[in-house]
Amino acid sequence: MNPAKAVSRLTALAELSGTEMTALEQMVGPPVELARGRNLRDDLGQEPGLFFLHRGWVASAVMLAGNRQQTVKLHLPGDMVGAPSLPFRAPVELLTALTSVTVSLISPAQLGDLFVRHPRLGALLYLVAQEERVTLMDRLTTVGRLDARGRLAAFLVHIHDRLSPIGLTDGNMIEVPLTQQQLSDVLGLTPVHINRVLRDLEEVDCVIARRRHTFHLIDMDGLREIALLPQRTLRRNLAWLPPQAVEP
Amino acid sequence: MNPAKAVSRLTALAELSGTEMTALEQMVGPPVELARGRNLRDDLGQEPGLFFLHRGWVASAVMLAGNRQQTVKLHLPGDMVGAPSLPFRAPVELLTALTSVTVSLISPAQLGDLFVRHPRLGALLYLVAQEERVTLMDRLTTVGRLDARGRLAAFLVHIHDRLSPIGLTDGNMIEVPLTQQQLSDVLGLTPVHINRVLRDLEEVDCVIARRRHTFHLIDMDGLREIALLPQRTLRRNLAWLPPQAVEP
DNA sequence: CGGCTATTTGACGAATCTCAAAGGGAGTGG
DNA sequence: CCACTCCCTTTGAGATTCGTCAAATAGCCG
Repeated sequence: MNPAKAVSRLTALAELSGTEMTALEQMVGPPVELARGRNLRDDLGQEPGLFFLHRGWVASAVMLAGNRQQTVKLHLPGDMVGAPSLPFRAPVELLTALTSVTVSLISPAQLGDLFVRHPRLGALLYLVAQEERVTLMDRLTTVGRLDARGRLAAFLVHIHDRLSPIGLTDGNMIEVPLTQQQLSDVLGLTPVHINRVLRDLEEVDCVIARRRHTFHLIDMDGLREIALLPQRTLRRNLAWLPPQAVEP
Repeated sequence: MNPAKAVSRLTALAELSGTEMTALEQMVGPPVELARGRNLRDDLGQEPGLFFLHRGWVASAVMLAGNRQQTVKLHLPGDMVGAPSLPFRAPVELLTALTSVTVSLISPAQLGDLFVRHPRLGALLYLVAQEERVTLMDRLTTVGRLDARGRLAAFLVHIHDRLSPIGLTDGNMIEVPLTQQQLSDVLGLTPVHINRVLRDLEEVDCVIARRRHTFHLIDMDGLREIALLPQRTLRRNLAWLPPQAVEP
């Protein structure tokens, strides 16, 4: 649990003071290990269900009637997980550990307290929520407007761009611990079709190579071209952010 | 601009004090009228671009290379518009007035100030952002997993459920000021296919009737069944929210 | 009344799904 | 250490939905 990594989503947006770092670290509960396949809410408290993901991957899926589902977000280390359900009576997402994971519970009371004691961190959390919206907007765009090849390319580029800042890439090699079944659930396709298109990207377009769950993004520019989606750049230290709170 | 409507997204989550209402009203600039088809950022300031929509519909679209685009959100009166772009260097969405609209600019400085002076409103804005995430998650799910008939049904139910609390429904009649071209852009389909499926919903399933841009949702239960998506219910006055700030 | 845009319909083609089955890898238990 | 089993991956063939191209009709605005 590298603390530098633990707040990476916030430090990517602004420099944090030591006081702020401490406040964030005190907000999360003790780390808990969960095995692959577990449902986070089953094991860590049904109720409000806000989590911090230290290690591993977590899938967030929306359920439809008739045993159908769509994975709407892949959570990586450093993410706050479960926030979308906060304003609702019933959880809106099924949270599944895709690997063995380490998570902490965040009590909503502590979250409320953070908005009072550290308005600047509150504003940063608000901005992270906007980032998440944009991720979903981009995903909706690829699923709505691109064919399977484009969606797959956009997915690989996106995951690479998220793994990179938290030190989980090895050059252009990334490890994606998803089965093709799970991948199809992310991209709104069938496993069979995922398989065919993966082969095309590898053998026809020659932009990737893969061995098991390791993907080598050979031609990143080619992938971005297939994906059609622009790269998003954050703006750090926005001028209008509240000043850092002075602890009494 | 009925102030009760102007803060409806927040009052739907918690009771607001008079002080809080005032703070919100002071945050928004003077109302401006824009004609249908206008780009909000062209006319109201390129830079940070946060808006409050008093009247009319605004589409938020993500652009892809090659003149393709996907509408990711339809904004209705009472919505804050443009927030997803806040943390980014360049705006991520194209904001287009679908009808004649009345909008106000919100200066980011005022937003930052709100987090300091009214932590409770800051937390509520955070929750509204989570609601928006869920809307996108649901949209992604329908586009990824439902056929055109299901997507259209889910869309009509969703719009009805949003128009209803702001008093823009007439029984089960709703007015949707979108051309079929624009509708196809929302649902990730082609205008031609939208047209055929609309006819099916009307003449085969008999769950809707329509005349121009007015839709009569004859069989709401039938529509919800076709849509496969559960109805989401907000939880009001969450216990962990910060207390109301006392103004000096 | 005319010009423009939106809607509607038809025919055809392409992308993706469904159903089915064979081949691999990894973990498990003997 | 081996064999078994289970799941995942891969491949094939046919069905279906949806897209593309094209053109006719209808409605709105000046």
